[in-house]
Formats: sequence, C-alpha cells, structure tokens
Amino acid sequence: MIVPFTRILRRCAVKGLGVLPIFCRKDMKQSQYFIPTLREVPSDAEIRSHQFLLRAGFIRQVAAGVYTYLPLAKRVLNKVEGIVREELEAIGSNELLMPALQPKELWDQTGRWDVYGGELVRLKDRHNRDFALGPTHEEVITEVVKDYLNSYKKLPLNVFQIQTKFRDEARPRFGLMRGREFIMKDAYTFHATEESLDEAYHNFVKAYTNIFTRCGLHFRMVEADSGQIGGSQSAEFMALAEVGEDTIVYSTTGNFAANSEVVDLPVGAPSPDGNGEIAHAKGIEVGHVFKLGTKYSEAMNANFLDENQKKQSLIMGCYGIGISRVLMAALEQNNDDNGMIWPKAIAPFDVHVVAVDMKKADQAEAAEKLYADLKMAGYSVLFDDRKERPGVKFSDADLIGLPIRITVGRGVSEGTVELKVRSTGETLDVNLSEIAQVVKDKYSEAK
RNA sequence: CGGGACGUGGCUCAGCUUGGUAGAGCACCUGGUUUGGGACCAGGGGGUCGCAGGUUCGAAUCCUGUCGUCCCGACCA
Repeated sequence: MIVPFTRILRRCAVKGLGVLPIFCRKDMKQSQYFIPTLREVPSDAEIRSHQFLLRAGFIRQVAAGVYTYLPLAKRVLNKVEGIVREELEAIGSNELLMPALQPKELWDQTGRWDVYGGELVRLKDRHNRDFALGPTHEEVITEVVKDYLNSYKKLPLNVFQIQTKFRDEARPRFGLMRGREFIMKDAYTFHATEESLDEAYHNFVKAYTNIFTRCGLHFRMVEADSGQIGGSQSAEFMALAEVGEDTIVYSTTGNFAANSEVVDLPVGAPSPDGNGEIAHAKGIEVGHVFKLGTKYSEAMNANFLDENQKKQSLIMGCYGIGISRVLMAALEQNNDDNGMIWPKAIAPFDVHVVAVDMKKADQAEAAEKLYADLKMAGYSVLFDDRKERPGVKFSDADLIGLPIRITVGRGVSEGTVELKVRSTGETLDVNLSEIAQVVKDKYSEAK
C-alpha cells in the first residue's frame, strides 16, 4: 500500500517522533479549499484588477465599498502584512492594536468630530452615547501615549498597527481601490525635536521604499498635500497605473515629482528642479508619510518636560499604507488576458501543482508525492486535486496566477512533468528526478 | 451630493416597446460516454422577476414611490 508522504509525516508528528516545520503540515488541496472562480466577468467590475479578484475567487462584495476577503486574498494580505512588519520592526516601530470603536469625546478634543464631515462613520451605543468607527487614529494614540511620554528621556516613540479602517466614502470605487472599509497600516511617531522627527520621517521613507519594492510595485514617491490631517511636510507613494485616481506631475529626467494637487505644471513645462521637462502619469496612492508637528498634541495637551524642565508639546509624525490597496495595485500592474500574475513575494502560494487526471493512479501518486516534496523543500503549494477537466484546471490556474505551475499528466509514464512560469509563459518538460532543482532555479528567476 | 445606467435562479443575459401567469447558456444533482486548454447526451432541482403601493379581469412588462448596485463629476487623513 502506498501511503502519501504527507500522511506519514503527520503520523510522525502525532507520534511525537519529531517537530515538523509547519508548512509541511498545511494541507492545501484545492478540492477542500474555498476558491469560487467565475467563468464570466461580473457586470459590476470595471477594471481588470477588480474583475480578476472576483473571477479568481479572491473577494466577494457585501455592500458598496465593503468586501469579504476569501482565503486566497487573505493569504496575499498576510504576505503584504508580513513584509510591512519586517520593515517597520527594522526601524524600531512597535506593533500595537487600537480599537475601531472610538468615543466622540476623543474627537471633540481635536475638533474633528465637527470638521471631519460625512466620511466619519458615526453611531450610538445603547446608552445613546456617540461613537465613531475610526478612519484614522491620531486621537486614540495620542490619548494612549501622552501620560507615559512625560519626559524627553522617553522620546522618541514609534508605534504602528494594522487594522480595519472605516470611511464612509461619497463614492466607493473600483473594488478595493476606494472602499468604505479597508485594511490600513498606520504608524505614529512622537519626538522632542524637529531633528528627531526628520530622522523618523526619513526612516519611514526608506522602509516604505523597501516595502513597495519587495511587493513588486512600480511606484514613485511624490510631494503631496497634507490635506485635512494637517502638518508641514508630506509625501505620497504612488503605484503607477492608468486606473489611478491621482495625477503625478514629474520631471522626465530629474528627481522632481509631485501630486497634481500641489503643483500646476502642464506637460512639457520646464521642471522646477531645472532638470528635464514635465510629464504626467496616473497613480494609486498606496502610502503616505506626514510630519504632523504639534497640531494634535497641542489640542490634546500631550506635553513633556525637556532637559531645561520646560513644558513642550510632543512633535508628531504619521505614516500610512493601504494594505488592501497594495494588493489591488500589484494586481493592476501584473496581469494578462488570462488572469493574475502575482509577484512572488506576495503570491498566495509559490507553486501550483495541477494533477490532470486524479483517476489515473500513476498521475495521482506522482502529484501527491511532488506536492509533499515541494512542501518539504519549503514552498507553499496549492494542489489542484479536483476531479475537473484539464481545461477547467488550466484556466483556473492561469486566473489565480501563482508564479510556478507544475502539470502532472500523461508525461508521468515517461517520468516527466510540465513546468510553466506564469509571468513569462516559459514552458518546459522536466524529468521528475530533476524537478526540485528546476523549480528552485525557475522560482529564483521569477520576479 | 449633481448627472447617467441598471436591478429577472450562484454567474452572464433574453423577455418589457405592443400586459395573458418566466426563459437560455454556464454552474448544480443523477446516469452514461468522454478526458492536456473552460466536453457531449439523457434526465432533474432551483427564481414571491429588488421592495411597496397603484392601474387592470390579469403586471417581470404600465404608473408612483422607495431601496440597492455600477459609471462620470464634485468629494477623498
């Protein structure tokens, strides 16, 4: 009797024969996985990333601008969040988690309860007290931190959270691009001096550059308007995409780049930095860094004593990344007519093993073994073990767009399987004895 | 919030102009034939036609209201 390798490993684990790496024990068989793909383009979706998110079974809409993230999308979000955590921890940011539900009194302290407008989701509790669902967390974090930060000796402080934000947008749009409920990473820093704020600001710019580069995005940092949030300096990170809602005004050969909100320069005009001429491009705002100054700390009496025993307002910075928007932007930049093409750093799985005919014992066994071996080698693997026709499986695989696809089919009788690189379309027959090495090579080549 | 469009089974849509008691393809269930790029045959299940009023002998269809969704614009820490 042939016992699948994974089952043997699991038995070993149960018997306490050794601790297995967790990835080996994850069972990701497509027959048991919730991936509701659609053959036709849903009529509600206008742009490609949105269409593919629906068709490939990543998201489902619940209301305008409100979505459920299905298992594949959740895995991508986890990947993006993992990258964000690594890069922010590398600059000394502390992860915490604040409440979405926030009392009106907090928002009254800064006057934003009255200023924020219809975008602020407001509700009442059973005692008829007013609350808001947080669109941003300057008030909460300042309140939390201000009693502790009473001395310059405790500064600077750098914190972040990854959390669901609520903004009752007048017009939700394009799926995850502009939602009323979305996942955001927001960070806040507190400082005794402007120099200290500058340092944090630059650290965040560096971290954001790393994050978006690692996520495989084509992006550009631009000068931006501080908007309602206020403050002295801010920059946005724009993922370049035709469907973007913002216009980037940039110099063709120089470093100048700004949001069209802050400059009014026509195409072809000389660049203000004296280098090149102006061109325009569309972008999706995926990140934003602000120097806030003392706007919130003054309003909320968040003070500390400096080395001269003088009372000063905390100097603040805040820094956001639209996690769910990164997913959308990455997809908008990476797709073809057949579906998604995930950059490997944020792909829901590394490898897709497609068994052409699970009813054929040799193919089923070879596929099961390959699946187990690849997991042991450290890849995350989605195994299409469904009893579907080959065409259906290939179409779904293209739609889902994992970096490497391995088709286990009739070649098995000669000891070969087919490997296909999603991004390039490169296809090659590989002997089963060499598959580990070829997967390794092709995976490391992939973007 | 202004302008436009659309709501008919899980998905895509027809039917509405000219009222007569709801259809197709895909998906799903059963059986069979198939099996490397979204199969075929036979049989079957599933829809108060967004909701509420109204007109009418009779409303998916006409009228009024309302809710929802999408697109353009305004708005968008």
